[in-house]
Amino acid sequence: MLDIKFIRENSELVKAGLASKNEFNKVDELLDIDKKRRELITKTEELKSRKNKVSADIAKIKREGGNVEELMSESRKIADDTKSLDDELKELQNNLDTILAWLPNLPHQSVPIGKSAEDNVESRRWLPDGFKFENDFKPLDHVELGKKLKILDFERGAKISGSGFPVYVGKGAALERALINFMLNYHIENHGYTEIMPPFLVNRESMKGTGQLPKMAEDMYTCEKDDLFPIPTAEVPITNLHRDEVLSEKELPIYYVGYSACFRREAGSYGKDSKGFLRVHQFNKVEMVKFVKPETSYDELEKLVVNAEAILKELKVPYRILLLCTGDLSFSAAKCYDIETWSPAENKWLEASSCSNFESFQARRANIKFRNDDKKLEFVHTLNGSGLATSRLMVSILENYQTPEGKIIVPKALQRYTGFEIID
RNA sequence: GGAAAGGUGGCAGAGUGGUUGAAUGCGGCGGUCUCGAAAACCGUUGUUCCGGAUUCCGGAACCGGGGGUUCGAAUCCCCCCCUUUCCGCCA
Repeated sequence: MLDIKFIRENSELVKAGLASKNEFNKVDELLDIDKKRRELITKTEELKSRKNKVSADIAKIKREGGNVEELMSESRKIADDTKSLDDELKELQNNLDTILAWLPNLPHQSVPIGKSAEDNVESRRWLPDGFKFENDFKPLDHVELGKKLKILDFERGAKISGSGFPVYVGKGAALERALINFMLNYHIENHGYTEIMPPFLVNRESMKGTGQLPKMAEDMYTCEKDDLFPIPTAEVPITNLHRDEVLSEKELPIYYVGYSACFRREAGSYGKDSKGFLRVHQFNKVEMVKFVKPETSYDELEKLVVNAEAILKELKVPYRILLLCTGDLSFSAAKCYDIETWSPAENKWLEASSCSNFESFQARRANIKFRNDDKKLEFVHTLNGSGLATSRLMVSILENYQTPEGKIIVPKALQRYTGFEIID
């Protein structure tokens, strides 16, 4: 959520920011409502102030045994007048809140202006020693490998749940489990994160807190009877851990890492890149979440990306880092880096991580504050990044580590977790 | 699913219609004492919004949420939500 005061005082800046995010501009309507709202507040509060005085007088005069009839009827009249104004005010407030809830975050100045993913800027790439984009043999894709080695079963997944619900079998399951454990341990041991194992269902407030609701309602699964939502990312429960809390300055920054299954409806995206793991309704992800002081959040973002990269370097998976342009930035993010890993069979880069700074956008929605040096309450900045999502990463691992015979060498970093070195 | 209890300030915990934004304790902050610290003592200490002023002043609202009664509600009534405990069921 953006601060209404900030919008009021920087309306041109806000308009420009929203436009760069391809966002329909409701700023003028918002400011108009805000103006009416404030006028009405002034009006009703004057009435209420008078009423409070009258009530106090009534109490006093009554104690002294005087007549209060006249005052009581005045108070009654004020109460009547206030009622309709209060209703009007409530409606304005609701309209204001609704617009604010739908308004995305503004891009940071350092974010390149652009319309779509094509305008994203590659900031760096890393390739393992001896890596070549051209293979000496024709690589099998991950679906073919999964089938041949009997480690992935997309067909039976479709039978028991629907398309986009992969089943991991045997060494495939073990590899998946190894990958999750490796990533968690790596962040805990080397990057100072505290592990969180969160609930996979959250309530409506949590979904609003991180910005999934109201805008992305179509993208998520729902449990209507209980008004709960299967999480699309562990970002939701972990960030909401501190919803409605005042954190002490001493405990910042807070670093959490957690594994969760992630559930996404992916409504409307059928047909495009939907083969195998490329687009699924359920996948596994290790997520890093940070709560930090505002002045440090952009340094923390860079560190977050480095933390995610470290995993890929350990796994020796080729990747590149993109700085997303304004038009490709998600609803809540002020700045975001995507990490893409290389798929030799698809012959393209696949998004395996997204690392974002939300500044105070989520903190304002979720009401997460800390007391600053001046003893004043201030919203924290929140960040999160995948560290990483296993599904797309698994594509890159399987395809990059395949032998000409169609076997898979287990990456060295994972071998102590799998207990085997080869899948054949 | 059944039954009971309860939701009050950073925390603990009083408060059943009229200076109660709320006793008391803890914590926090400032001070006295001290070489320093602890202890002790004194003082201070909520949030949000509106209006005006560059440390502030005035006003409004807030005791789980929403309605209602009343001149006046933390306090009375109704609805909802949540938590805890017990029973049942169950991995």
